[in-house]
Amino acid sequence: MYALVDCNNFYASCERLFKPHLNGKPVVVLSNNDGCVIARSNEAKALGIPMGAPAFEYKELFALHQVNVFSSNYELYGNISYRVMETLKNYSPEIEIYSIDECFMKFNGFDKYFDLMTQGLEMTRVVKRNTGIPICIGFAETKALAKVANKIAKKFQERTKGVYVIDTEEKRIKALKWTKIEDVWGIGRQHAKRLRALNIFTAFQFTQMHDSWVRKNMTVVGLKLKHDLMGISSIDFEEVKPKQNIACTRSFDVMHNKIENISERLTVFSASVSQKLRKQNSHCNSLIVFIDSNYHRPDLEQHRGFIKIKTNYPTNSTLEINRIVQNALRMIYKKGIYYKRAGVIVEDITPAENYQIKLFGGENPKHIDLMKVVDKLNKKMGDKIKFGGEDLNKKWKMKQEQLSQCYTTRFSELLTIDLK
DNA sequence: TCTGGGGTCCTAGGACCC
DNA sequence: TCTGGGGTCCTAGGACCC
Repeated sequence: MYALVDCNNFYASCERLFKPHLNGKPVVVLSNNDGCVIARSNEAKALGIPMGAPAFEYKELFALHQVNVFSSNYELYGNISYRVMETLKNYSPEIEIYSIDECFMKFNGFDKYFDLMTQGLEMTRVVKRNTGIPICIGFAETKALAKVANKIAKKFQERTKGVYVIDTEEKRIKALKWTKIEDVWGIGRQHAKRLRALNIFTAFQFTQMHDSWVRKNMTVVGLKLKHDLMGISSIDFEEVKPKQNIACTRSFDVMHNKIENISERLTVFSASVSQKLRKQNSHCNSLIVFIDSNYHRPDLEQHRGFIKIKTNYPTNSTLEINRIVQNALRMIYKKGIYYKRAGVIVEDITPAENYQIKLFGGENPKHIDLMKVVDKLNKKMGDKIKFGGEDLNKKWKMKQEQLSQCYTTRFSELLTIDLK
């Protein structure tokens, strides 16, 4: 049996942890630059605030209903996530961390000796006690069915107490008939649209389709999903691998048309992806640079600059990567355009151990030592070392007007209690 | 004024080989 | 009139996830 454990309204729940007076009140968390809503408490959902809602459009509604608005605090969420996962590891050694707020677990053979419902309730209780985070759990024979079970646990929380087990054929069919096709894990907007056009409206109907149609129109991914929903386990745990590409992309708070401003941003992005490469002990062999105009402003001239470049040798040096990025920028930059977004993505990632000696020279060995020192200092002092192209005056600081404290990761931001 | 960011996997079709 | 056949590798783009 598989379990799918999912934290309820994770970011919103994290924000509530150290502000218990927010329990029962609407809470939303915004994306970078306080752009749009990316997490909502149940109360916020009930007010009709949709996922992805632009914050500025909902300002009045927020004020009217006294919605508690937060900027995203990934340092806090990352640490709380770690605590939740560590707690869960006590219940099964086989765990696949699927995202910041979700994991799959294997409970092979458990059902012979334990009642999974009891086990699930115990897990929700202890996670809540240890971390303060509410979770829901779905158990079933396959990963896709565990996802369905989890959705039921969440939807009928009062009845299920946050745990639902699909362990009979009858329950499986009932669950699949209840699940709308667009809510199935792995079926996105495009596939849902095509399926509905063929009068397929539920997960159950999907499992009744011909394999050949599914294979042809939804690739092997769709076929595996279908079998998984039928109870034939076809989607296994994914092993933990180093990242195959690493990105740093941002929207700007305001539009920029000067190349110097964009160049500065890209230097920062280069430093970020290079640092992440070094952290997983990898090199990249190609990289992508893009700059986009503002597509929300059709009245302005649009331009999407994009280029992919192969490096001369595998590298993770910020200096080398930024050199390539800056050259790339000059190739794709078009004068007179107002840019709103840019990014650097490194690809063709290879392990640093497998470094291939190139015929015509490779990384400047001085870079390797220099980067080691930079990483060490930044780790010790908190990202204080900057590169020459970065703006040291920090005038680019992200818009984060409602940022909460890093309660669990910084001594300077610990919760203080007034005992008077 | 204002609209997120970071990933994975699969496939068709082009380029190339003998 | 008439112009082979069988492969591999790579990549852009499309689908999906949170």
